[in-house]
Amino acid sequence: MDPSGYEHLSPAEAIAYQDELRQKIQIRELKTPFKTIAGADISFNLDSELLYAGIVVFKYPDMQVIATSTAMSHTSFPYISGLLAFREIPALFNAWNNLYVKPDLLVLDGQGIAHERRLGIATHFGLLTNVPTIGSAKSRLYGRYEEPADEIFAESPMYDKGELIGIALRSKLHCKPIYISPGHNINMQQSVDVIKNCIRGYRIPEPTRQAHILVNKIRVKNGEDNTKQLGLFD
DNA sequence: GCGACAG
DNA sequence: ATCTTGTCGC
Repeated sequence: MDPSGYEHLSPAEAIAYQDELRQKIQIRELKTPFKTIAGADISFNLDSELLYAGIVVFKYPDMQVIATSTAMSHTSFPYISGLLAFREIPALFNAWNNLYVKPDLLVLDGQGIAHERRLGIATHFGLLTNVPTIGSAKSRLYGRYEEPADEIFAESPMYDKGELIGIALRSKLHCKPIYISPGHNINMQQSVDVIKNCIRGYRIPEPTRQAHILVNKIRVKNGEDNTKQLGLFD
């Protein structure tokens, strides 16, 4: 199904679609050595249905920016815990299609398989585009875990009924952990290793951190343009 | 019924 | 998610 049709789905239909997609998830070792990695994020104004999506591609593991892409997209699908993908993926997909150089690996702001139906936004996007993805979330959605030690890169497994679905990672001392889980076409260990290599002094790994900065920049810039177009302050 | 709840 | 001043801790 094309993401442009997501906004017309009901929550029940979205859940049914997740149950369908679930059968195709591949959590496995990423064998092809990757030379590029990208981060994707969304930004929006609270009172608007316009979403700003952005992707930043880096050389890996040098982490030098080699490409960026942005897109603006409309959605009427509300934020519902567990159904984030249906709200954000249409915009992200546009940004993805605008990208000249596709990365070997993509990090998304949200969960991978650390989700009640194993279909966090990273897993969903990986299945859609067939690109290996990793979920890096700032807070927990699903799974039980013990607080990781306050030591750099301390890890704590996240479980659901005995199944390992993610890792709580202390990416920065004295800060809350981040929640890593494979999205699609990569395994748990590789996901955590890659994210560790992308931590550069901040709690948030560079791919997602830079994507966040980018989308906020274009959102604010676009807001200024709208102000002029609407003829305010005349 | 109560608490939890990615962005 | 976004807005937004101050404040606590390393």
